[in-house]
This record gives sequence, structure tokens and C-alpha cells, in this order.
Amino acid sequence: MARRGEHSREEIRQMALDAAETIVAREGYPGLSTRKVAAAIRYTVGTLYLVFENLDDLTLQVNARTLDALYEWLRARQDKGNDPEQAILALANAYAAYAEAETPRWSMLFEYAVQENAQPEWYLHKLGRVFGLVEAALAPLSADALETQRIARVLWASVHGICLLKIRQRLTLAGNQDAEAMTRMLISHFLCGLRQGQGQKFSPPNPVQ
Amino acid sequence: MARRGEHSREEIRQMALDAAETIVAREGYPGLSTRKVAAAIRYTVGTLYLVFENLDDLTLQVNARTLDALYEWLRARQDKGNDPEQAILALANAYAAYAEAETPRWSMLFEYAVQENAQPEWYLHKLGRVFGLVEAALAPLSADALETQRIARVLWASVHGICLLKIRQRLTLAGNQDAEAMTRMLISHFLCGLRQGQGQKFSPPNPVQ
DNA sequence: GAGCAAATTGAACAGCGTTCAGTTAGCTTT
DNA sequence: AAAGCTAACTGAACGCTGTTCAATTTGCTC
Repeated sequence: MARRGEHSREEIRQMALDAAETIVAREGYPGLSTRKVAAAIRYTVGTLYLVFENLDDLTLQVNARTLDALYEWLRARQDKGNDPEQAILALANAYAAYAEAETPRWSMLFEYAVQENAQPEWYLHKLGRVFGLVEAALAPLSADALETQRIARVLWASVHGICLLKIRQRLTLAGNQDAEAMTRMLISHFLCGLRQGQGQKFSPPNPVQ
Repeated sequence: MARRGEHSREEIRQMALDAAETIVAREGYPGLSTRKVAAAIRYTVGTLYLVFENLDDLTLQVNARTLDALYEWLRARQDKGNDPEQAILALANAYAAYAEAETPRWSMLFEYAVQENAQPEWYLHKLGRVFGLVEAALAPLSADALETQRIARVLWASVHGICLLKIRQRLTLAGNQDAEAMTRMLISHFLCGLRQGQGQKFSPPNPVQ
């Protein structure tokens, strides 16, 4: 038993988050449990509930850390050149590389949180910060900030979809078709349409059927 | 207790799958449990294990049903016209509509199965059948069948990413930005690049950095 | 040294997946 | 009809889970 007052609440919090990250890295999100975290930091479950609301809360905090790490990872790999396509491609490849390097943490961002409870404001802010990088890279291609945001979301959702496919296939089939080539195809094709269709606005929508 | 011989193994199997679908529709994948399924069909857990290997197996069977339902759903909404872009757009919208209409079932396709165990052959076949619809719609745009397959995967991964974003936002923020417009943007932009870049091949890859 | 309050514990509860010895029910054989 | 057999079915048990909270321990103050 840890001696009383040996660690501050904040210290316990950080220790628990560290331990949770280790467990997730080793066993994935399903392997995360309060008892394991408690044992890892040499406290008991009861103590965890003084520091976190519940396991969902702890999970959210781990995800928040992941978002911070992802943000820094992407920032460190930004292409500062003048070509927007290169910049976006670099960002997409960095994103895919993070998913590859930190698969369990990255997966947990999406495996959790599908509940009906809205994420708190501060969490959405961290998310927005990541999206902001994409918007910044896309900004040179569009004057309208709102349009840039929409485009960024479409493009990033697509990049994310490709990453998902990549990770899934790495787990199931060994036939690892090149995700980087897929991303490159997506972005070059997508930007082609973007450059051509400056006049063609997508808001308000132009119904198809 | 159900009387012995009242239902054949296959009948029990179907009853269990029906019950599981109902539970998932009501409570989502996390709400699915062997005990609930057993109670719903008025048998006990032990019987379930005579019919299914374990809960993972049952889950896979439910997903297989969902894939079949999705395939039929998409087929029923195919655009038989001559314009490939229209056909793909119709398919994408149908996919998004299914995700919307059957969110828990659809989500379960991806929430499960991230394990390291490969999906069985027959399951991958059902998956391939769905992908085949996309490839068929794209076929007029490319002579090379392999290239068509690659393009279909990129495009569909992207459509899926947008669907994910849509469903997530429906669950978190009420600010439901139009997913249909996003899909339309993706497809029209993507196909622009496809039409232009016939000469530009993506295999073998042309490294970027 | 007594008393207090905060920190920490761990047993308890309900639920989970999974197993398997034991019971039951229908059919066959005598 | 009775006995025996076998497949169907049960449900208690095991070890795990998240969560709660009365009870205990600890360091500090008076």
C-alpha cells in the first residue's frame, strides 16, 4: 500500500494515465480495466474513483493525451513548403504513420466515445486543433474560410477512412496494399477537382435525384 | 424451459440471431450478451454454446446477416443509368442512408472484428460482394480491372470515412452538417482527377519525400 | 497522547463469458 | 409397460468486470 500523502492527487492521476497507456499499448482498449490500472500504480480501485469519475472518464483523459501527442506528431512532420498538395500529402502520410506506430492508442480514439454523451468542450477543442492543421494546409486553395473547413473535413474523413482500411488489413489480410499510394491517389484526384471547380459551390446543396 | 426437440439446431440458431439483432438495435453492440440472447429465446446460456462457438462467433454471424442486408439495400438503390458519377453517387448515398437507418448494426460491423484473428473466407466473400457493387459502378471509367479495384477501395474508404464522421456528429453535436453534400464533393472532385489523370499511374508508386 | 479529518482500503453487488457435471425428456429395445 | 440409452438442456461455478461505500489507517494538530 502506498503511504498516505506520498503522491498528490495530480500525481496519482498522471501515474494512472501512464499505466493506462501502457496497458492499452500492450493489450488494446478491451484490455483496459480499473483493477489493472490500480494494480500497476500500486493503489486499489477505490483510489482511482477519487481521481476519475469512472472508467469512461479515465478513457477520455487517455484519449485527450493521444490527441495532444497526435497534434505534436503532425506538427513536427509538417511540410513548410509552398505547394499545398505537398503539404496535405505530408500531413496525410504523417497521420497514417501515427496510426501505424501507435495503433492501439489511435484505435481507442474511435472505439470509445460512440456513446450518446457529448464530449466535453475541452475535448472538442483538442480535436479542433488537429483539424486546424489540415485547414491551414488547405487554406491557400480557397479564399472562403467556411469552405476551407468543409473541404478539410471531407478530405480528412477520407484520409481517415483509408487509414482504417489500412490498419484493418494489416490485422486481417497480410496483403498490405500500399496505403500511401491510396492516399496519394485520393489527394491528387481530390485536389484536381478542387482546382477546377472553384466556381462550383457545394453550399447550398444542389440536389442530385 | 423449452421442450426438448421443440426446435432444431438451425431454428435455435436463427432465433438467437434474431434476438441478437433486436438487442443490438436497442442497446448497441455493448449491450449484447449471451445471457440476454438466451433469455430472449427462452433457453439458457449452455444451449447457445451448442449452437455457436462463443460470443465472437455469434457476433460474426450477426455481422454476416448485416452484410447481406446491406448488399440487398445497395442493390435495390442502384442507379442503372449511363452516368458513372450518378451511379457512384447513388451508391454512396444509399450507403450513408443505411448507416443512418441501421446505425447500431452498421457500427457493429466495425466495432467488432478488430481482433488479430482473420475473418473466415465466407465472411470476406460477403464483404467482397459489397465492394463489387462499387467496382461495377466504377468500371466504365477504367479499362484496367486491377486499377478499378484500387480506385474502388480508395473511394469507398473515403465514403466510409465521411459516413463515420456523419454518424459521430449525429451522436455528439447536433450541428449536422450535410453529409450528402460532403459525399458529393468527394466524388465529383475525385472523379475529376480520375478523368484527367488517365496517363498518371499510381502503381508502381512514385515516392514523394 | 488524544482527537480529528483526509487518504486509502477491500469487501460487496450485479453482471459478464465460458465450462461442464448433472438432470431431463424422448425414443428404442426388451 | 418397463428399462435403458442418448441427445438435449440446464444451471451452478469460476474468474473476470465496473462501481460503491462502510471501515480502517495514517499524518497532523492541539
